[in-house]
Amino acid sequence: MGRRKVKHELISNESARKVTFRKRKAGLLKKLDELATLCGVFACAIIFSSYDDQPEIWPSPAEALSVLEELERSPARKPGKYMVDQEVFLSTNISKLNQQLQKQRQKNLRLELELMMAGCVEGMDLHDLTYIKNPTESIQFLEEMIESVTSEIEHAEN
Amino acid sequence: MGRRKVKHELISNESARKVTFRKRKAGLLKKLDELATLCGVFACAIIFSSYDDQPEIWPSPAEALSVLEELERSPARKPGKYMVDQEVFLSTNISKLNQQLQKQRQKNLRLELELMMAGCVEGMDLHDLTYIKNPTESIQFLEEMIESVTSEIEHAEN
DNA sequence: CATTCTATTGTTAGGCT
DNA sequence: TAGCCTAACAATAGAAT
Repeated sequence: MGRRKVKHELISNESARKVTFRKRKAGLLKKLDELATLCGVFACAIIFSSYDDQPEIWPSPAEALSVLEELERSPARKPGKYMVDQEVFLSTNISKLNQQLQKQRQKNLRLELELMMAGCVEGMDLHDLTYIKNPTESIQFLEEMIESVTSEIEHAEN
Repeated sequence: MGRRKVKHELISNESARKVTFRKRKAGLLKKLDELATLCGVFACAIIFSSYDDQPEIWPSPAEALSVLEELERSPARKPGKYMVDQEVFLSTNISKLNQQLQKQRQKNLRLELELMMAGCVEGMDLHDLTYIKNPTESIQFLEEMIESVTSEIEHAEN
């Protein structure tokens, strides 16, 4: 939409690219807000760009964390269908590996986000406080989170 | 857009809400893809809903991880303004998180490689190799893996 | 460089199959 | 229930300021 259709490729003109980024980022976050509200789902988005000095995190980092916590509570995978030819053995193990990998990736995502959040707190200035409505409550939350993660880490022997 | 304007609130009709979710989720991911491509930025989104049995992670979980890794490499933050005690506490835990993250990444790489090898037998294409960022490290893991992959798989219960 | 404007294309709500 | 259709509304590319 716009005066002309654009190709699905990097915009070569830098200033035009920057303008497009600002416009579309705003549009995207609006869409995400609408999706979450209209459909009652948890969602988060992280956009890292050289245009913003700080990564764009929607909603707040704390709420983004909630999304990943929800991820951990996500239902177990359905049992995979097993193939019936000579590749049964291999396929079964591929399936197991895939499940493992999925779990590992989710763990990693969570760790990365938690790490980032901790970093935000460490270097937070007044501007960053706009993320947080109740600072005291938020710090408590962070402390609890770090505790739980630490114990979780200690028990993670797989 | 649509035949009627909708209020910015949870859609009460469940079936309508589900339909809207599917449509808007698709639209959102398309927008995110466009933003990333047109503007050359790293971005990821995670949508957790009861409609999908698995959370929606865009782009792939592996690529989503890259976004968060980029986050870690983002410019240093301003000095913290919180009490020293709190800073020390947080820093200590940040360090722990970092260490754990490294372990997680190694586990992930190993799993990716195992999955790739198993997949090669079935016919995985070269595109999947983009998962692997460090060839030297990967070869080491591959050599180790060749010896231990079978038992590893048998003991993979997590 | 950032905003505003607006012609155009893009998205989608409700209807229909 | 899941897809398709398309009227209607929304996002936005490029121009103007």
